[in-house]
Amino acid sequence: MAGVDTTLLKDLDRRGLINQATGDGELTEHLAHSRTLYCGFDPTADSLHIGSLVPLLTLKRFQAAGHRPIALVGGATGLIGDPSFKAQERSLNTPDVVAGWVDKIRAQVSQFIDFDCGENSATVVNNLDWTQNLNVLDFLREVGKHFSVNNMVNKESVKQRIQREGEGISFTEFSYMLLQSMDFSELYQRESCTLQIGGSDQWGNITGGVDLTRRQHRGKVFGLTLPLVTKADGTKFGKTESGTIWLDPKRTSPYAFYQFWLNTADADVYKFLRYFTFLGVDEIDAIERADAERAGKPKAQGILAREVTREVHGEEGLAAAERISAALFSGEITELSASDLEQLRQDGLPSSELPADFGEQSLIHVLVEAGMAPSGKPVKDALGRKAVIVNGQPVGIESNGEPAAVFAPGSALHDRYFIVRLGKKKYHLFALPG
RNA sequence: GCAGGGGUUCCCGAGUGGCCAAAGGGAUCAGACUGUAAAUCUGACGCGCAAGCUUCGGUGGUUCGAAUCCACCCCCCUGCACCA
Repeated sequence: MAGVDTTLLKDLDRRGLINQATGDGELTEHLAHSRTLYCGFDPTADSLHIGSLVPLLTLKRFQAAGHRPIALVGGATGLIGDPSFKAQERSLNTPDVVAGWVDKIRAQVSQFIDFDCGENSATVVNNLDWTQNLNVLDFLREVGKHFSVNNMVNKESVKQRIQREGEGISFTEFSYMLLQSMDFSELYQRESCTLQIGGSDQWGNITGGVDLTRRQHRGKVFGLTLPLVTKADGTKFGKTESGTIWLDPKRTSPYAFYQFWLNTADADVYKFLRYFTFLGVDEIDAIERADAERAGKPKAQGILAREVTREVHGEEGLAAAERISAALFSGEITELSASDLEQLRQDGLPSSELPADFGEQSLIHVLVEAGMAPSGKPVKDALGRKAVIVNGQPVGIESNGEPAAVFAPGSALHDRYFIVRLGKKKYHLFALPG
């Protein structure tokens, strides 16, 4: 048997990655041998977002320590909807839509774990495989009988739905826990899986599975939850003005992804290094000390952005993100060559061609159409404050009616390009038509 | 089905005939300050460059004038009843 790293739990603990665990400390002993563990990912969209990164990377940490990870894609549970800590009932997605998402999520999850490393090679499973032909009566007799409604009603995860005025919970969502519990019991049988990990919101579902496995098979299995990622300022982690940060590069470009991490607040960055990177805890502590001693800009954000971007988008994605960032934020953009600009475009810098009739539109309209702002108001505000910069030149509100002058061929970079900056961080590359 | 309570601009949440594009808070955006931070201050925050236009679950009324009043309808919640 491959060697097992017995310091894994201790390392996870030092990283702050352990929220709760079942079994009164017996887990450490259990993990002295190579075990099989799983974590579920429900398809609620065609991509996971960075909220799923902590469990995903934790699976990887377990694999690196010599355990066998199973990534479960919730083809069945995704059809139901997890009510845990959700404020309101959610609408159901159609089976074919969910099935499409399952395929995407399966591929995405697969890039994080190793499927070819001997005995502890990873596996991906879909819980639809053991639920789609399940008979209702069998389900109620074999699974449902082991659950106490009294007990379920008291779960913290559904309490607000049951107690809160103005909200309720359908039987469908209420049953979610039974399905997930069944997964654990099933994987225990099929794969000798003895540990489930998940976000802290999954505690109720996980203990449900631990109990069911014991009742159905007299099996001793464990659960471990990871902390919810929070930010020091109290705002929600993983959102920016342009929305959720996704793992799919088609939804969030490697450049935008890199920028997201680079903008991490000082108060959060060391914690995030422990959560999201494979750097050792001692190494991270050293970075923190060095940043504290040096006045001015800390290095931690740059390290975090590099590490996580590489993890998710690979060396190429990271290189692209760094190229764009360097060009926009530290270089002189007017000095970029035509091929540099073309490269930035390919690397994911938002770009578009000016419409043929742009001369007849207002500047505000052109920028909004290009997606730089949701409406004209922010652009107008920015113009009024000289916060719109075209090829390094500030443009004011008085130029709004003269886009032809702003985008004059004579002032284009390499006869064709304009880099427009809106505010401090929003960039867009325009090309003259033709 | 019956009774009661609700549906307001991204979220929470005021507003109960004109002073309402609609308080306040949150989130977000921009500016100053900075480190592409934080904190703080300033401005914006339905749409429109603007004049102006369109909103307060839906439809139709009353009125000089409605988010606010009336009617009907849709949806949500709570309880009761029905299913037995």
